Amino acid sequence: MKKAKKKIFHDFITRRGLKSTRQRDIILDAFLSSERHMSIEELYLKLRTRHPSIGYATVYRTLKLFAESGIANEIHFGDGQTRYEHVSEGEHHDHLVCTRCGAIIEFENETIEKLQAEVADSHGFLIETHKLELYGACEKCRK
Amino acid sequence: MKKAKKKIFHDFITRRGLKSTRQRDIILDAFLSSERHMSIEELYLKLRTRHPSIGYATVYRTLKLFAESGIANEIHFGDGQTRYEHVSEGEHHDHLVCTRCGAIIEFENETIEKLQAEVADSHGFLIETHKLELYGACEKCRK
DNA sequence: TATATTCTGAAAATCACTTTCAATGGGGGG
DNA sequence: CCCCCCATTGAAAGTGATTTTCAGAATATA
Repeated sequence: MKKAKKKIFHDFITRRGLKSTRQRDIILDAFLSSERHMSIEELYLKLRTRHPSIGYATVYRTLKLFAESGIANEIHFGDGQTRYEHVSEGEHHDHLVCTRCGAIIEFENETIEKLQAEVADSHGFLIETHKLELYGACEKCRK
Repeated sequence: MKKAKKKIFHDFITRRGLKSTRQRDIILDAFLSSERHMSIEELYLKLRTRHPSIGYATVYRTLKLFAESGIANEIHFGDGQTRYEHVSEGEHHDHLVCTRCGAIIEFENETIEKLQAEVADSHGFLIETHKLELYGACEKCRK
């Protein structure tokens, strides 16, 4: 599936008349082999050990491209840091965010989604995206 | 209920050994008599017409105090502006955010809340707060 | 009222990005 | 295979929102 995502990204690059570069490949590899919720800073630091010449701006620019191409999603957890998560075809999930240790747990719940759609309908509202985050203490941190 | 909130805030001020000042009173009045979702900028501009000497920093600092005292809530809608909304005792609501015109519609749904609690439980997670936002087109903007 | 803090406004600093710019590098046309 | 036109890059400057600093002003308490 890493391959599938690489293909999606390269197709996107081509379609847009952009260029395939060494930096983009390196950043894509680093992103695909990282945790699911990576802040830009974290990814940049991870990259820096092996590729110290890659600039901060390039990481920012490239992650934006990942999001546009559909292989990544931008997320904000209210801590002023933008994160990117991997997107898998047709899947949607929400997050439990531990305010103690920062752990992020993903979950899916169709009933909630259905109810959201009902609420929106009843207001004549057309949902494009949504964000559901539960903040609190994860199992480990409760003790 | 404005009075109730003023009291809550003053009690908070006292409890913390802080001081009651002219500026805080003015900002509190302006906040309480404003729309439910006010950005800091908006509140600052509103204040400036009558009280041009109140500084930006003071507005920021004071709104933070409102949030700490429990009479206001900080919210982020992903547009890089922090907003504050009024908090009413024991009430919780979520938002429909129109990505076209910026309108914000509030809603409550107990069933969703219940399902959220179930999801959290099943992960051993203890919810403190949550955020549910549905982004899309409001009734007016759909046409 | 004296006194010890806390507050305030203005300006400088920070933080997380974004843009600029000159140099470098892909990649289709010839 | 080489050109040449753009896209891309890294470093540095620029942004926009928010915070901090600092010296003077305002409160609360003794």
